[in-house]
Amino acid sequence: MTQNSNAALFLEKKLLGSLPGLSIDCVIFGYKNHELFILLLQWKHDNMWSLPGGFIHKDEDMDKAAYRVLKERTGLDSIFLSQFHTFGNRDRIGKEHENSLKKRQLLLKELYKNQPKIIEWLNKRFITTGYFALVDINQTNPKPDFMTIQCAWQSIKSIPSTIMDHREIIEKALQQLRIQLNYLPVGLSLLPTKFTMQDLQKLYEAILQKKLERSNFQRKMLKLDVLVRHEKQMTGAANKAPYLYSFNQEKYDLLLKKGIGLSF
Amino acid sequence: MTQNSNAALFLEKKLLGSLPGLSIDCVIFGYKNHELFILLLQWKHDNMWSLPGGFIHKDEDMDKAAYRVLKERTGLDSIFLSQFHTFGNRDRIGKEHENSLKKRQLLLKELYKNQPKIIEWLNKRFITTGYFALVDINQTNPKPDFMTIQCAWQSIKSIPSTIMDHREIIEKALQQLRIQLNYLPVGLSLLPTKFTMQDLQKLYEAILQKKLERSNFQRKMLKLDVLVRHEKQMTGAANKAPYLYSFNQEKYDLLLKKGIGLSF
DNA sequence: GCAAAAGTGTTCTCTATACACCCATGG
DNA sequence: CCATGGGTGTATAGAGAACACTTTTGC
Repeated sequence: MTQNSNAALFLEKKLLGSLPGLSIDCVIFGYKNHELFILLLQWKHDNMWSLPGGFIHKDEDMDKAAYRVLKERTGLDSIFLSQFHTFGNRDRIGKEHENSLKKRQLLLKELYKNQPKIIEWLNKRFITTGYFALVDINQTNPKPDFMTIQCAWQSIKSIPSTIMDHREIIEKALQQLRIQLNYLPVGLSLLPTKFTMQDLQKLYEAILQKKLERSNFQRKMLKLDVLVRHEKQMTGAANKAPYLYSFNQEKYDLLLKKGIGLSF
Repeated sequence: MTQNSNAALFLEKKLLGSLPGLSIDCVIFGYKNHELFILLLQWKHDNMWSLPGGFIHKDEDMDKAAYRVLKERTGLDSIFLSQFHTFGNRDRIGKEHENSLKKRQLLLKELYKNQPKIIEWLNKRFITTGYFALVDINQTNPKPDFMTIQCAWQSIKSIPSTIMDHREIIEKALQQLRIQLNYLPVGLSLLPTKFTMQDLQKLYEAILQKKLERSNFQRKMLKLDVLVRHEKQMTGAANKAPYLYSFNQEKYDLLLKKGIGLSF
């Protein structure tokens, strides 16, 4: 028995134990080199990209399912994850080139030629709920599955061709992230534990895709009273060394509860 | 053949043509006598209340389904309607008293005793997407269906016992409405075409459940530049007569597009 | 000393908020 | 004239944006 058919058997059991017609798609944001990235999977055969997604087990909370998908792909456990929209257009599957769609359907047919149940299950109309997550890119270990070639971080500035309406889902997630930026102290999830104020600013600039004023940014962040200042870091550069900061978890949680009112 | 079994036959056809395991629930807000109301249905037998809901036809966009549900219940056509959250907890059905749940299941069994397909279809786990709508209460004509006793406006200050997690859905809708208040010129949907500034303020106070400052409220609203001032209205009361206002549709649409940043 | 980036200070404008004041109306 | 609510004005505090000034660092 090949590895593929093993996997296919496993999948059949998994699918038939999941709610039909419903899926989860995760827009996982990461940050590196002053750029915002999204974790995408590339499919075999048609080379199109898709969001990491999954299905909801029959005895599983939907939110739990989203956490599980995230864990499966990134290896990360408890991080920021939030539902943002449910996509239920009749023709959401048709929002890509017919050509790619056919290729992917052929791939499925080939993989599951002995399991008509799977084919039937997968070919139904699906409604999907989008979640977005923020992760520290260095702590992740992305894994493709047996239907995909690779699992890679893609810059939001150059998102490759995606299947179905995944492009639309990504855009909506970005919108939401930008709105939430004024209510969430976002850095904690996306940055390493210690960082400079410039790091934090670059992160905000990457998300908002616009320049922010340095001194005002600093004041605003410090005023939130969630950052702890540490010793300076000698960079070797011919200029003043910046302080390092980290988040005070307690104060961060407090702030999350009452909600902040930043705006950029 | 009784009216009930006619209706049941009709329903069977409708249900089997809908996506299984998925529903729509509408939190329809109305406004009257300085109070915010929600349209609720009271079930036969157990007397519990539920949100007006429905299912998504197999060839229907999810948003369209929500509009259809709204139309079925209120008779209203095109009004403000917005998806706010999808509820997918495994035990969302169990969030009410077991007793009521059993009574409702008995009612279903009685209604559909010759249609096991319907019973099976309805007894599955459901994931529901919540929409909230804003309507002018005077323009509506609420209609119960054959499973419910009545369709009535209930004050948000005294919401009766609801089935499943509908209470939670209502709370979430209220939260969303309060947040959106700072981005949407809400009055257009909830007030008659002409109204006084006090009417508008009372509406905001009903939604936010707190008193607002009169003079500042007036200035803030006028500054939005979406209101048209009309002739004064003599009320017969022993005081200065207030101006009447209405919304300028064009300016309102413009404002919707760019989004406003009110805060209360 | 000089360039470059960090950190702090200053100014201006706009908004939110509280409250004062005058106006219209009917008894 | 007076009570009541409508409409406008004003004073204060704080946030945001733009920009100036000082400090630190390596060359």
